[in-house]
Amino acid sequence: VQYRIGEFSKLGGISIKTLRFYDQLGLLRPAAVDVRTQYRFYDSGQLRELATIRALKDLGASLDDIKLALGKTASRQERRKLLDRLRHRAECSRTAAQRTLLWIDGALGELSAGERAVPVVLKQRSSVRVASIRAQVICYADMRQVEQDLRRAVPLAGGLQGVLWHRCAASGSIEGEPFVEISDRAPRRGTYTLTELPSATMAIAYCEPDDLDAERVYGAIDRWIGLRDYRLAGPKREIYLGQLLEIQFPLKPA
Amino acid sequence: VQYRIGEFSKLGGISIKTLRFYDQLGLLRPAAVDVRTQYRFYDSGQLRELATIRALKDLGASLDDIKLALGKTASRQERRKLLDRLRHRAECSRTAAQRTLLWIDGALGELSAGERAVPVVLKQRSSVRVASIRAQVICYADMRQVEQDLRRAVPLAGGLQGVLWHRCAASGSIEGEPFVEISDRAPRRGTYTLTELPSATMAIAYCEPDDLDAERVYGAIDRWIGLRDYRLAGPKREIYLGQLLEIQFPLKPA
DNA sequence: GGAACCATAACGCTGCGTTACGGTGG
DNA sequence: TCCACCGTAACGCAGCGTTATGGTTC
Repeated sequence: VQYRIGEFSKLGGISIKTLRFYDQLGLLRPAAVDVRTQYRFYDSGQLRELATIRALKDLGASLDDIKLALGKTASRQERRKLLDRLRHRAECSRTAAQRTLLWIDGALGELSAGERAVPVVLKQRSSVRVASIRAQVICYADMRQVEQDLRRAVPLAGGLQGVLWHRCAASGSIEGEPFVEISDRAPRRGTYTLTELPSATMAIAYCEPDDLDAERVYGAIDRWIGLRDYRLAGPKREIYLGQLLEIQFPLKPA
Repeated sequence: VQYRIGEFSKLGGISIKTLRFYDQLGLLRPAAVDVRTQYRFYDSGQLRELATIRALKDLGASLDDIKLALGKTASRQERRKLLDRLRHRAECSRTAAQRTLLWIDGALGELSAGERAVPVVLKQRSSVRVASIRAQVICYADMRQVEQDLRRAVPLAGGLQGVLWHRCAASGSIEGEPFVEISDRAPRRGTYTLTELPSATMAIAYCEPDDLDAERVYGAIDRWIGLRDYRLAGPKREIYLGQLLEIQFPLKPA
C-alpha cells in the first residue's frame, strides 16, 4: 500500500514539513517518487522506520546520530555506542537539572527572607604575575596597613589588585597576602615578593565592601560548590574593582 | 575604571562576540561608546551585571527572560515568577532525563540479551468512523472468522482495518472487535455496528504478525507507559498495515 | 471549476561562532 | 611600519515552522 505524504504524516503522527525535511537529509526517503509530479509515496513499512527515528529522537539523539545508526553500514556495535552516549547525556542532564532545582530552591528561600539571591558563576582566569606581601594579622582591618605598604613599594600599573586569603578567622589565625599585578618588565626587588597567581577555574561572586554582605557571598559560593563535584584548590582571592569586590574560590574537579 | 571590550571579556570570562551580541540585544549596554571609533567601554559594575546574566542563563533562562527580569521596569514579583518558571522547567527536565535513563537501561538490557529494542512512540489519532462486529471467542485464532464476516459485509474502502481488544486472555475471556474504516456516506446497515473510534493519545509500536513478537511488543509498551504518568484509557487497538501490525494503547494523563 | 493536496524555494527562530574586510592604538 | 585590537556585516549550526507561489487530483 502506498500513501501520499499527507496521509502518511497523519498515520505517522508527524508533520508534512518534517517528512520533507527528513527526505532532504536522506534520513527517511519515500519508497517512490512520481517522476512527473515529484509527489512522494510512502509505504507501511516506513511507518516503522519513522517510529524508530522518533523513538531515538525522544531519547535525545540528533538526526545525524540517527542517520548513522539506521544506515545500512551501521553495526550492532555502533547502535550500542549510540545508546551509551545517549545514556551518558541523559545522566548529565539529570544531575544538571537536579542542581538547578536545588539552587533555585535556595534562591527562592533567600528571596522569601527578603534578601536578594547571590549570582555565582564559573570563570577561567589565566595566570598573572604579581608582587605581594604575605602577613599574619590579628583582625581583618589590620590587613589595610599591609596593603598600603605594598602600594607604596610598587608602582601600581592599573592592573588587578586584591588579596589572597591563606587562613581565615575560622581556622584560628588570619593570614593574607595583598597583591598587585605587575607588567612583564622586571621591576626592582624590595620588601615584596614576586610570584605568579596560577591559572585556575574559579567560582566567583561580587559583594559590597561590607563585612555582612561578604559573609552572605562567601556562604553562597560555598553552597554553590557544595552542589557540584568541585573542591577548593588553593587560597581564596578577593579582587578590588572600584566600589566592588570580586570573591574568587579556586576549584579543582573531584 | 573603564575597560575595552577585550579586557572586559577576559575579566568577565565571556567571549567578545557574546558581549557585542548582548549589546545589540540591549541586554548589556557598554557604559560608554566612543562616538568616533565606536569602541565600547565597560566599567567594573558591569562585571556584576554580567555575572547575573550568566547565572540566570545557567539556570536555564532565555536571553529574553533575562532582559525582562533585569530591566528597570521589572518588579520583585516578576523576578520571582521567572524563578518559579525555571524551577518548573528544571523539574520537567529532570524527570524527562530520568525516564530516558531508565528506558535506555532497559534497551541496553534487551540488546545484551540478543534482542532488538522496541521503539515506542506517542501519537495522536483523530476519531474514525468504523463498521465493526464485537465478539467473544475461545482463542485468538477464532477472531479470524469474525474478521472475514465483517469484510464480507462491508465494502472495504482501503481505509484503516484492525481489531479493538476489549478483554484479553489474561482476564479470563477473550473479547475483540474487528473494524474497518468507512467513508462518511452512510452505508446500509447489516450484521455489523456503526461506531466511531474516539480520538486519542496513544503509545504505539510495531510488530510482526507473530505471537512471540507480539508479546515482546505488548510488554515494551507496558513498560514505556509505566515510566510515565499515563494510564490505559480504553481498549487496545491493533491496526493492519500490510505485513505489519501497529499496536496502539490509548492513554489518558494521571 | 473549486477545494484539497502536492511541489520547491526562501526566510525565521536561539545564541552565539566564524569568517571577511577594514579602521585604531601604541 | 607592524601587530594587536576594535568595528560592522554576513553566513552557519539544528530542526524544523511559516509563508509565498504554482502545479495536481478529484
